[in-house]
Amino acid sequence: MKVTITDIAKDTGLALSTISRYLNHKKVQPENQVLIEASIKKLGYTPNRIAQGLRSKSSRSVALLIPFYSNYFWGHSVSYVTSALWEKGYTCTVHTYLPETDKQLKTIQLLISKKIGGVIAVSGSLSQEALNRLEDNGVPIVLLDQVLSSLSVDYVTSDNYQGGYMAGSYLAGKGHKKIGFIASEPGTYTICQRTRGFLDALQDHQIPSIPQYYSYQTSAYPAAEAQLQHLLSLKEPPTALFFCYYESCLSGISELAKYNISVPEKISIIGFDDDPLFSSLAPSITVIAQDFLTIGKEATKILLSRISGEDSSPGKKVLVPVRLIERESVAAI
Amino acid sequence: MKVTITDIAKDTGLALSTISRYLNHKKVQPENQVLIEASIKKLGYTPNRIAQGLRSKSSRSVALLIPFYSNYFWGHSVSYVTSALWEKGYTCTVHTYLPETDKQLKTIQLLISKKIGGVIAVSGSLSQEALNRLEDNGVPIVLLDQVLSSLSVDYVTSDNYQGGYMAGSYLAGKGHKKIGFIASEPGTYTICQRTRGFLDALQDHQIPSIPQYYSYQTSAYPAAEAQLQHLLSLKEPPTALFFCYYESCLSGISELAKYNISVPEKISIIGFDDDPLFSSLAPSITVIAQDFLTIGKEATKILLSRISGEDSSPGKKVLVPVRLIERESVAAI
DNA sequence: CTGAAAGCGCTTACAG
DNA sequence: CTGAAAGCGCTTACAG
Repeated sequence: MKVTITDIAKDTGLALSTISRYLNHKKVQPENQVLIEASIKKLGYTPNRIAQGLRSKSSRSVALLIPFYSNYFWGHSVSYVTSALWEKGYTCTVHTYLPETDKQLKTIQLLISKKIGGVIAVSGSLSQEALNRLEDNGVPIVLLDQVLSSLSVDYVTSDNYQGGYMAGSYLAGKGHKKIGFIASEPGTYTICQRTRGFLDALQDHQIPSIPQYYSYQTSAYPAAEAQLQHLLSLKEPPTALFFCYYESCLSGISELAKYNISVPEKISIIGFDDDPLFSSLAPSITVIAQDFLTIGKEATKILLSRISGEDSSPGKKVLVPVRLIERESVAAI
Repeated sequence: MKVTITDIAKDTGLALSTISRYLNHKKVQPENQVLIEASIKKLGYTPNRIAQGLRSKSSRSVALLIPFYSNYFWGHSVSYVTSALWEKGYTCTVHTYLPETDKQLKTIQLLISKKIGGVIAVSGSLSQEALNRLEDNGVPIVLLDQVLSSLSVDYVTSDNYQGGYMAGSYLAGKGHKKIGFIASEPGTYTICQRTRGFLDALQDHQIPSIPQYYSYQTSAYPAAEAQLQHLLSLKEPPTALFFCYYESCLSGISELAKYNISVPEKISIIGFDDDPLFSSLAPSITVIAQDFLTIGKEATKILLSRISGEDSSPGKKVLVPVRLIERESVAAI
């Protein structure tokens, strides 16, 4: 049933090593090549990658690690990475991880057992210990999204600062002076960058900073609604709002709809991260969009150059530009 | 650097086979077990799954195949399947496929090369040839979503008939008599089932069938909008609408918003498949929701029983119940 | 360019 | 329960 390289050798009368050489695209006499190709077709031979991997000690497989709670945007990066690597003969497994270090280590351990060639991870709550385990085993790592200071691995992340700056500039350019800002998770790298960019933009546009307009909270989802209600209840409520992460924008939209506050007549809004539905809503939502495809592309490129060993420079950091998608949710004042 | 089973054997003074037996959870003298465990910890040994796979001829890996254009709902099934299989020591790769048969075959070929243990596929436009190739190589297959008549593989799919019936009954129960229906892709198994269920429900509720209210089209996205406009322009437009697939519901919502047709006052709507945003919209959207998690769970269970060989019965078909999520988009008349 | 031989890290009969 | 030996399907120096 199973036809192996040995069968091809017997069938052609050539040595095992000659067949192997042909399979690995090394020089073979033209007449032998013809012989081998005919035999492969005749017998229906398929190389056994498991055996190849064992012998050559390269599994041609990489793993993608995504935090469990992660939003589905990363799907775009995942899709790109998976198919790009597949094209190169690599197999790509996707794993969601939980915050618990011991569970992460279990996953990492299995990956090492399977002789994984490299890892691309959405950093999120990936523990230092898990990353170290990977490093200790010589597995190249590319981290996406959050930048964790202490490691010397490669990073690919959106230019979050630029995104915040664009949002601020855009609203200012539309004549808004009273601009609210809704963030959370203050410790996070991405949120910090967006905040910094946003505030810098306002400053560059000579818009006075009004502390009440900027709300950060530590807790999760419901928070954004509370923040929004607070902002709207001010004596002089803002005329425009920057939702600096996806979930806040989502709850913001529904909150505004619930209270029948018309956008953009009553208040203008701009979000961070795009949703397929945002363009279908009335009004459609203006956002800063991350380029997840390019993130995936850059990450793949770096990882492959690390796996092949052609790049052994210290960890690098690639910033991928974001872009403003102008729709209907911001009015000029 | 790399520590192997041989190192453990040397370190403990036991035979290779004894270590192997321990690793495979077979009986070993208690004192040897202690010895082995200590040595494994001391040397930091990790089994090489590649070598195990080669020797034991089971790779403990399965592949998930998803059509490229597929909506992201399947992500829920994918997540479940991936982590459930991972728990069992299986590695799970996800692959999106294009409609072209030759490309599908290339993917399948690599999977076979990697000695894949089984496949779970969202059937979509998976070609007969690709499926045959898998079958010829003895790879167990579980198909999701569309039922393709000719194969004797396992199926796990939502009870689409029930879903259509529930939608029809619900609208009828709310007093609607003039009920529109928006479908497309008439050849599709799922759409056919939903349509049948829906029409049966109307009949069971003595609601006369008005042909103009039922629109099927062959083309894609823009079609739903055209269909909707047609329905609304009728002299006696329907008072309720069933969008029988996700994309039609999406474009329906935005179309209705665009023309300022208030839901549910002017017209009631119910969709098929739920979107996270549907509960945030004003009004929130009532839908028939598929249970993608259970679909993943069933598929995993069947596949594992096929791989282990404990189930060799002919292909079975599992219907997973759907459920109605009642929200605000349907008014009582 | 080609062939004979060794070996990747395991598992699996086969004796004991 | 344990050990010695063969072998999974390949690749890789080593001679020629």
